[in-house]
Amino acid sequence: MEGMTIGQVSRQTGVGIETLRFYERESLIPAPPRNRSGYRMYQPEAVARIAFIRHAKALGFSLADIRELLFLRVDAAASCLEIKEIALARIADIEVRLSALTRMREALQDLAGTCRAGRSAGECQLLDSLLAGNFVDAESLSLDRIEEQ
Amino acid sequence: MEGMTIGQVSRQTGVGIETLRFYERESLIPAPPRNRSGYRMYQPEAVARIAFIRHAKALGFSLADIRELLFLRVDAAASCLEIKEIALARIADIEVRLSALTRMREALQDLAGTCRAGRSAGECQLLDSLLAGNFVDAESLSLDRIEEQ
DNA sequence: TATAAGGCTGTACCTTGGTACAGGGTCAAG
DNA sequence: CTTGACCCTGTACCAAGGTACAGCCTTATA
Repeated sequence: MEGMTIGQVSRQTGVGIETLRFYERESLIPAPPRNRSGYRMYQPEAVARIAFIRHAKALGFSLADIRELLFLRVDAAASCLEIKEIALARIADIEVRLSALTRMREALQDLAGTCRAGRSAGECQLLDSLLAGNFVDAESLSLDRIEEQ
Repeated sequence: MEGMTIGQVSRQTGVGIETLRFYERESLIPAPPRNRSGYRMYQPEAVARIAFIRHAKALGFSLADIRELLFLRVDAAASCLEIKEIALARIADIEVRLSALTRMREALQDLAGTCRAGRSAGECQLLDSLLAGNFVDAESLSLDRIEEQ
């Protein structure tokens, strides 16, 4: 039986051996055929599928999203539109995170500006602001709040 | 012995009871005195400290960062400058995340634009792009890459 | 033929920031 | 005196995405 061993696939794709077995357990890649010793023998399609996973991960898709995309691909009834919807949902998600991070950066920049050389930590305005919480707009947009929804 | 019970502190700060005990285990708040039944009796400083933690968390500080800030605050030798450095490191971190997310959004928007109504999932350009990985600039800036550094 | 490199399964462990009990003791009201 | 609301400790568990062994088998190379 021909094909690549798990080590060869790992080197070719840059995905660790343990991770490949993990993806198989998680149904992200189908169980490959085995040779007579029980070794996994991967076909070229498996390598393409692993590339797909790597690329989707790089775009911020979760493994659950990726599993969904892979099943849609095989499902002849699924349409391009359903896939676009998943992508648009991810874009919306990214935009929420972008605005939260932007607010956080602004609040932090303001606070960092209040630090004065020569002052002790006990006199630090930044720490005082954290106690007082006078940066409420940043807090109302924190990632935690968003993730709770 | 006077002070507030853990339930009163929880209601006043909006931080759950289990979370307060968790913060105590993690050395984010000092162990409060106990009454003769072993109940935690919190003093007003504890409430202020919990507010500090809540505000710092809202700005994206990890609990480890917060612990560091709290220790610096007590340490008379610590300077405002050291605190500013922690804040600047967090700002730099946020900026890296912002640019990675921006690239991801752009790559996803491009891909979503290739989806055409009426096509089946098998013909979807977005999925094909994920297989081919022809959006390399997004990948080279993925969050995973950054977190590995 | 010895030995290293690589493969197998199964299970446990890691991070972060909590959350959920179980099985008890305590306190205030009726 | 009982009931319900609190509080205590200790332990286990959750998501996500892996990582690390232990203990064993197979394959390639010198």
